[in-house]
This record gives sequence, structure tokens and C-alpha cells, in this order.
Amino acid sequence: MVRTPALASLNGAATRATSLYDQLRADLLGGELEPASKLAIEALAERYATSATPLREALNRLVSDGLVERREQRGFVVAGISEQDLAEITQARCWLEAIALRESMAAHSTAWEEALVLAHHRLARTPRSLSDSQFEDNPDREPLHRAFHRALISGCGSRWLLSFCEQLADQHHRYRRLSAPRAFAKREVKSEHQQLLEAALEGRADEAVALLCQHFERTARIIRDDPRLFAVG
Amino acid sequence: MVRTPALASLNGAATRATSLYDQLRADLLGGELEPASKLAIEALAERYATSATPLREALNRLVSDGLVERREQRGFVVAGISEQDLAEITQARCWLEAIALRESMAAHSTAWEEALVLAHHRLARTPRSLSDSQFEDNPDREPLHRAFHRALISGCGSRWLLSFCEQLADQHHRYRRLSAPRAFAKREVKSEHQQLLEAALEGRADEAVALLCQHFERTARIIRDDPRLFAVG
DNA sequence: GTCTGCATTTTTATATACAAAACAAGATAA
DNA sequence: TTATCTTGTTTTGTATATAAAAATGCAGAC
Repeated sequence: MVRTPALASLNGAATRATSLYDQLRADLLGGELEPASKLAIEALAERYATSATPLREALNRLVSDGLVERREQRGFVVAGISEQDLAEITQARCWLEAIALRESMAAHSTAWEEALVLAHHRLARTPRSLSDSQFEDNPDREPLHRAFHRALISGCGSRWLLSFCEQLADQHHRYRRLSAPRAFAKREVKSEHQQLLEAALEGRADEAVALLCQHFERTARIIRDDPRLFAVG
Repeated sequence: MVRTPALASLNGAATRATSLYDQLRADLLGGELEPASKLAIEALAERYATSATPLREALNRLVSDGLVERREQRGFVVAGISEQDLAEITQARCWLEAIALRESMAAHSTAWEEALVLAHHRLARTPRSLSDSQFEDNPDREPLHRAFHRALISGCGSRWLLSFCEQLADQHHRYRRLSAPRAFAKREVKSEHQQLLEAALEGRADEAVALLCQHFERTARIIRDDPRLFAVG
């Protein structure tokens, strides 16, 4: 039997630069690394128990994801946040996912439909909060939420479009995590997803797109109104 | 007077990694580096008279531009080409630039209009060939062509969308350069741009978008039909 | 008190040396 | 022959040392 070379990366035994990239990315999206804060090489090298070379490599990759900014000759900084930036991300996400969703629906393969139903089922049965009485973030949920949205557009047939959407979803995700998760508790997200699913499966494209964009815009509005973000300095 | 810190990068006196990135990018887009060929670190370090560290940094940046592929533990390779890939790029470019053009037209600022007219004028007065009798590529033209297309969509108000378009334009550019430039000689590109300009300025959005997409698709078709590319191995 | 210029410290960016993984070629066994 | 193992070579990826640039702090001038 031939040994699969991809095994290494699945094990997390990929190159150090790659696993650093993954860790940093998770920490950036999770809000562990504060926006606009300095990413000093030496400090990071210590924190992640590695040396400068793979670290710089990882940081360079993150720059193109828009999660880190490079300042020529003065190192790296966590990407800043602003109301305007959030608005642009939301807008772009609506534009791109609208196309992708329409295309997915037009293609309407059985595989797409089945994957979508499955992704929705998994999402629907996973509560947002671990506890009923108070909000306690369920870590399983976010990946499932992501997967549902990916499933919606995955049939669009364009790797480029999908990767752009993925990038914007990352950006959105970061803002969401920076904002208070409690603020979301009231929202009827469940029915939003349910309606979206039904419209998508039943071929009501205009409606599905409208629901999707509303979903993004509503989320963005809640984030924007979080008093902790965008505090006037 | 304060010394501007950005001066360095304008001089080309930026970091070595950055200027390497620029050089490599130009060589990739210009077709100097053949698709799917190996980018051996040592060989490149010699060719560009530098050392491994900044080279790897530059290559990592190019991976996210889709111009280079990273093979974990086995180095870097120039991104491959395929008919399908070209089709996907063209498709995505039509989708994205259509939105960007519509938005630019809807915004319709005077600055946008003026920049567009200027960009078109510069393009129109610059011949494709240096010689009348035979085709001899005019190196001034490509940047002006690029600038015209950028001007069309620059008013869309979304940095994200613009950067995605830029990326796709790079990809298209690479395919165009890989294909025989002579094949374009016949085409009435001038009137294509002229019509596009007029439709854009006069607010005929549907027409402008249709012209733009036709423009992309026509170019893609010519590239696709170049017998030298996509030779069945 | 504030600004300016210089010397020191810190940090970034690059070169080089080294370790580890992939590759290639030849030898051995089925 | 075909497949597998072994060994040597090449190449990738990482650590570390060094050079270059930016930030810092302090003295002196206004």
C-alpha cells in the first residue's frame, strides 16, 4: 500500500509554518489577538514556541487573508477594525454570495441538495448555548454554521468565487467574535436558516438571496451596535 | 520637514522580500517562468541574487495571489494552467466586474467620470504594435489597458471587490501573455473599448455590462484556441 | 517647556548553517 | 520482471547569528 503524503498535514505534522498559520489564524478569528495590536516577532516566537523564520512565513500568509497588516520595515500588526470596514465586508459578502447561491441553485445537483439538507440538520440540532438558563457559547456550533453557509454556495462551480466568499466569511467571523456573543441570544436565527433552506431547495432564488443578504445585514447591524466595538477614542 | 517613510518603497528600496515579490510577480505574469515548473529555492536565489529567507517570503505571498502553488515539504511550483481554470477565471471576472461596474455607474462621481475619460484617451492613443507592417508588442500598452479597466470599476466603493477583481485580472493577464500576442492583431479592440466607454458614461448599465463581459469572453476564447496552450500531453 | 540632534537600545529583515524530509539509484527478494 | 528495501544525495524547512533600520531616551538649544 502506498503511503499517502497528505497524511502529514492531517496529523498536524505539516511544516511548522503551516501549523503556525493555522494557530495564528484561529487566534485572530477568535479575537485572542486584539485588533491593531503589534505582532512582535520575538514575543510571538516565544508564545508559540518557535523561531522567527516560520513565524514570518505564517504572518506573510495571513496578510493576504486580510487578518494581518504588514508595515514595511516595521513589522506586523493585527488588522484593525472599523465600522466602515465592517460595512464593506458585509456589502461584498452580499454581492458575492448572492451570485454563488444563484449559481448553486441553478446547477441544483443532487449532491448539493443532500449536503445542504445534512448541513442544516446538523446546525439545527446544535444549540447556540450549552446552558438553557444563561448564555454559554457552544464551541461546536460555529463550524456547523460555517458549513451550512458553505453548503448553500458550494455548488456554484467556481473555486475563485468560493475562495473569495470564504475570505469574507472569515472577516465576518472575526467581527462577530469580537462583539459580545450574548447580544445574539434574542434572535430567531433558527427560523432564518430554516426559511433559507426551504427557499433554496424549492428554487425560489430571489427569495433565498434576499433572505441570505438580510441574514448578513442583520448580523452586521448587531455587531455595529455593540457599544464595546468602535469606541470613539 | 518630515521625512516620508513610504519613500523607501517608492524607490524600490523597500525590503528585499518585497522587491523580490514584485520581480517574481512580473516574471510570472510575463510568462518568463513557465507554468507548472519547479521553483527551486537555490536556483532562484542565484537568479535573483539573494538568499533563501526573503525568497521564501515572496513565494508565500505569491501563493495567495494564485500565481504559485505550495507543495508541503516539497517546495513551490509555478501555478499550472488549464482550459477549465481559464474558463473559471473568466466566469468569475464577468460576475465580479459586472457588479463593480454597475456600482461605479450608480455612484457616478465626477472624479470617476474624469479618470475614466482620461484612462480611455491614453489607451486609445497608444498603438498595440510599435510597427505598422508587422506586430511588435508595445510594452506601454498593457499598463494602460489595465488602468482603463480599473478606472471603469474604481468607483464601486468596495476595496474588497476591487482587490478580488485585481487578482482575477492578474490571472487573465498571465494567460494572455502565455498565448501568442499576434492572434490579437485582427480584433477591433479599439471600438470595443470606445463603445464600453460611451455606454458607461451615458448610464446604459445593462449594455455596458454586456459589452464588458463579451470583451472578457472574446479574449478568453482567443486564448483558449491558441494551439500552443493546453496541448494534450 | 518644547523642540531638535545625537547616541543607545530595540526590533526588523537577511544571510548562513543545520536538521529533516523527499528523491534517486542500485541491490535484494519474491 | 516487479516490488521492496537500503543507502546516498539533493532539497526543503528551521534555527540562529548578523546587519540594517526604526524607536527610544537624553542632552543641549531656543
